[in-house]
Amino acid sequence: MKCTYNKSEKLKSEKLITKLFTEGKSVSAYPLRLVYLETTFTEAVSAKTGVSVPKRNFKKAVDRIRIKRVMREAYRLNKQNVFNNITTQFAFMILYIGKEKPSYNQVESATKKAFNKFLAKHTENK
RNA sequence: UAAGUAUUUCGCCUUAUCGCUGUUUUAGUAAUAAAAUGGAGGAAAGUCCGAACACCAUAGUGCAACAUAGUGGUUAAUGGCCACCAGUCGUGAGGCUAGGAAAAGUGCAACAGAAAGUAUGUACAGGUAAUGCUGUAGUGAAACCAGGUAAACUCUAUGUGGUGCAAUGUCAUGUAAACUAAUGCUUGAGCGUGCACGCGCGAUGUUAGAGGGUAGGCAGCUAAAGUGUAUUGGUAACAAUGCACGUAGAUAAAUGAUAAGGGCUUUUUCUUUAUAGAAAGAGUACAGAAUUCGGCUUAUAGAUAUACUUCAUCA
RNA sequence: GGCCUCGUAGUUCAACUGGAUAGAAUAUCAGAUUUCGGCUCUGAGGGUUGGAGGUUCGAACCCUCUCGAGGUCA
Repeated sequence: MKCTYNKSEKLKSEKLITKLFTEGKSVSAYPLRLVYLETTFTEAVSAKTGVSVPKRNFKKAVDRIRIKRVMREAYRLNKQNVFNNITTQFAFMILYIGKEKPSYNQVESATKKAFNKFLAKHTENK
């Protein structure tokens, strides 16, 4: 399987996002926060994921877009680890809660940490 | 050389690996896969002007409201741009200017001052038969009969119908033509985005409240008052003609990430008579399309070319 | 993407429509009172009226540009 992140894997439905934020659980690994919810899709993908950077902390569009690109990249390269350990379908939303512009390495390590926490919690519940 | 003034152009590059997205072709029932080929800016920004385009009477009359304001030109259009005149700032190259009307009318002018508009009188001097009759001083931004202020109301001239791609059309999904209050049913409530008239619509109505449902796809959506260049006309803005090019289309929102190398700028150290060379470090801006154009304004590391100026300095 | 509104001491508001040291409360600081602290009383500091430019004799107020904050729409 390849390290892709195309349209069908993006979280787009406004309904599902609302549901995710009201019913979903979260783990945080500074400067990231991962919100997740177990659900089902019509498409054959393991998860749908969205990324978000608040306008409150980053006023310039350039900064927001840059951080989102980095976050998507980190997710793309590290999602295999998650997919190999879950059986059902999930919706994810990754939020950037820091206030400083990050480097790629910081984001990548935080992403790994967040997903490890998520997997630990998930398997514990089972 | 230095310090400036005005304008022009550019605003990082290469390779490897892994990706995102539009279009086309091939394979496939389809999901999708493979290949080829496009994929941010000079300001994409602010939304300050002007248009295109769409809908509402293919847009009407009057009033109100708003905008503009030297003269001429330019343009699809403008409050933009160009030329000239005037004023003003600068030694100068040049910069800036909402730059019509105060004898149509209304208003405003604190403090100071005799007096700020229905005028009136202090000191000194002059003058007269006599008197603010005349000049100067003093107050103030403005003071002998007039002025100032219109980015105060106003007048004049010109212009503007309103709303905006979340317009608008269409397909799909779903619910509540229900509830409460007011008002109205041809003697007409209200709607058509300021008011009146007019025209059109109008009863399973309209307005308000509290709620229920959907919040997805497609079209609009990118070839355009287009860009580059040459010639001609014009002081110029700009126009005409020829040739070449065919130029992003996302929607929780693509155009990227990582690594290596190289540019450019600069600091320190070393070598060298010097030019220069080597090593190490730092920096490499402002900023991200969202219907599309023409302007304006604002942000911007660093580089770049042309023309010009100077009480400068040197030859 | 479009449209609209608002910026005054650290904070909450004034300043009567252009007129002179921009005022009040609260907070802060100092002094008095108290054995000490609080309450109370007295006094002081604190503002280039978000920023820049213009109109005017004079601008918080009028105009232009800009920065920031908030609201609204199918």
